[in-house]
Amino acid sequence: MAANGGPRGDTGVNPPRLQDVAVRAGVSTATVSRALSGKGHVSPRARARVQQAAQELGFVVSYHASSLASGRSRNIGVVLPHVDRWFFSTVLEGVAGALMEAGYDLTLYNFEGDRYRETVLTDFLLRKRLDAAVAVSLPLDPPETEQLFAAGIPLVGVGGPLVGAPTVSIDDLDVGRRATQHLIGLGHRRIAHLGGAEEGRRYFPMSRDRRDGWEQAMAGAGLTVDPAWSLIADYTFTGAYQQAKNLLADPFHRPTAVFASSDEMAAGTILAARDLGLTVPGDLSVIGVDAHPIGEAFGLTTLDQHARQQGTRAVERLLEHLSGGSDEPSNEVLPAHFVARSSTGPVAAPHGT
Amino acid sequence: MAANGGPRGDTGVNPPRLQDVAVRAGVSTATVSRALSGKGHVSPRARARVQQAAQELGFVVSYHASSLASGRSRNIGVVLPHVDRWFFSTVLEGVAGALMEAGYDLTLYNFEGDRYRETVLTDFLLRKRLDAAVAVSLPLDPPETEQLFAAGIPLVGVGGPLVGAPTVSIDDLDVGRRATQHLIGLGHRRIAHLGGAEEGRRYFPMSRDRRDGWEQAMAGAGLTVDPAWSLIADYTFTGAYQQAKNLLADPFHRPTAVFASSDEMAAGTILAARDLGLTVPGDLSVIGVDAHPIGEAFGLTTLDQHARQQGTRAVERLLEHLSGGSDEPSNEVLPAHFVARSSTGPVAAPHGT
DNA sequence: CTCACTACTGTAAGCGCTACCACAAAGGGT
DNA sequence: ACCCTTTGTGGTAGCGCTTACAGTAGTGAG
Repeated sequence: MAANGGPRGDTGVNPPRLQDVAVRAGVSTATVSRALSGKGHVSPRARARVQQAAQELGFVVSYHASSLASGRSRNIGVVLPHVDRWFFSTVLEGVAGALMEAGYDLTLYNFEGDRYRETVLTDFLLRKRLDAAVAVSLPLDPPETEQLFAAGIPLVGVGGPLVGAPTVSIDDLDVGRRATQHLIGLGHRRIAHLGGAEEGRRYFPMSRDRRDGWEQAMAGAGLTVDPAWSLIADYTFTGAYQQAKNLLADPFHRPTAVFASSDEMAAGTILAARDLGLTVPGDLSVIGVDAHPIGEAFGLTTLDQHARQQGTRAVERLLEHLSGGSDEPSNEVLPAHFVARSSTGPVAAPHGT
Repeated sequence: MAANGGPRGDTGVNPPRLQDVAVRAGVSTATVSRALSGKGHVSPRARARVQQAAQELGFVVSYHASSLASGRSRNIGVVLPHVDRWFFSTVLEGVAGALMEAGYDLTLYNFEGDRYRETVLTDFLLRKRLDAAVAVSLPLDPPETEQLFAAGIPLVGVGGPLVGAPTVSIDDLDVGRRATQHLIGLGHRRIAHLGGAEEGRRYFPMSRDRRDGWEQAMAGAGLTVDPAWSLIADYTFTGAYQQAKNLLADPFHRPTAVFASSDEMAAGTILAARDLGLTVPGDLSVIGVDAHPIGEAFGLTTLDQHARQQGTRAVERLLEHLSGGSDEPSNEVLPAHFVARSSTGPVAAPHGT
């Protein structure tokens, strides 16, 4: 006998089963199932009676039984390296909202950097309980990719490349270019960059691209890039603050503008500049990427990457796929919009070197 | 016949079932189940053979079948009003980590303010698929509480009161008092407060308590509270920035110190003060609550509420409960620690009024 | 009036496990 | 030698659904 055979302790009342509804409505369980799920033919009359009976009993289908019998679980996994960072939590909001609208549950898998990477990949792949998954900024080794395909779980990536799977992202290279070109257009020649770590941390592929965009734009304008001005601050406010404090310390050899790969870093840079007595944009122009809410108070010029929308769009594509749509693993590129505020301005009269 | 009867499309290979393992190991399915789950008596020899067979086949138990048969799902729900705000995402990190360690899955329910409140409460209560749930800052109506109990899902609350359920939180009243007393101890008499909205938004019960703590500390020191100095900024940086801009505009009638109920608001206040040409802590002392990473760069004095730990602790209590521990619905109060930095200092020579 | 179809409904066979039961074998007292 | 407990194992009845399949009307065409 199964575990549920006995009376349940907490309330002493077993939840109604589909069978109970069938009896009450005077139809078979098959008809109840069809009436409630909307699949197959059911007469309006039977449907109404079933619905009323279900209502009266407070019946809700058993998730597990339904999943076991049908093979579908209306449950989608979301894999991300962090939840306490702006980009990820914002994408997650988008994903969660879209999934809720569609009536799907969301199972969260947080890598915490790489701490649970192995566990997540193993557990989440093997326990066959997901209809599909959204992977946010998740670069995969070839063997990992292999596993993923073997598991046969439809997957869509957000915010980074994902071999063989459809993805939703912005054009990070272009973003880097445009941000830098904006500064160049204002007359800046001495432009530094603040980005994330290049290596070791495998979950920030966009780092490389935005930095490359900066380099390309600089090169395209015939400007040289000082390697000492290519800094790493790991996308954090405080990290950027410290880096910027160093970068801007020497009044005779400092950049006139900074392109930060995230708004948090951009804001940290502005704070550091002010602490050093510099004015923004008078002495230093700063541009970020994100449209992070903190940017407003800082008057930060930025490129809005519509993080939330990236999340909702990823879900839309996943659902299209699940309902039999085409599964061409195309990379959908969302536009990033320039948001002009007050942290960038024309370069001041040349000062130092 | 059930849906899975036919061959599966994607890989053309059906995943191995427990039955397959049993055949390969030369034992019964019952023994396989016992060997793999660790429950019941199994000889070392049989266990080894089963494990090897499972390994070779790449067998993993079907989550749904196991849950249906056992009534347990190793799946815990987390309900919160936002995921893109520091407190919530940090608690979520803690919860997710603890759950992962314990081998539980985590299903996320995001209210998005109150947008999905109804849906979540309904769906999540009725579809019997959770072993338990963690509710973060979730005040419940009496009927909602009723529902929750009727569903019989063990529940623990974080960061706010939850009638009839065990909770984990800090003492917000005390936090408000201590923060204010710190300022009073430095000689401040004119102290403003920045908090969240009192009404309408039902998910910030801590707002009221911290504000009350401020009022109590003021009263305790024989100081009066100017209602105009009790501001609402909804826990956001930019909201606080705007409020503080107004608050601090009049040089002859402004507070010498601000207690903000969150670090983000405290940081926004500091930025506003600087924009107005005030120095911190020279002209204005600011203290927050949270130990938000952004506070470091601002030199923000704060009370660390160990948000992440609140999450892990909640999970610990839940798991204790699930493994038959006592279920006294006690409120566990975690300590908040004072973090001295540079945003608070002795009051300057009296100025205005 | 028959045939071909379609709309509807019930029967029942699983989905892949878990855990109860029965039973065998192996100690451990007395 | 006896009974009683403990350990190890297999058989098997469900857990609560979904969905082929078959069967019964109803309906318009020929």
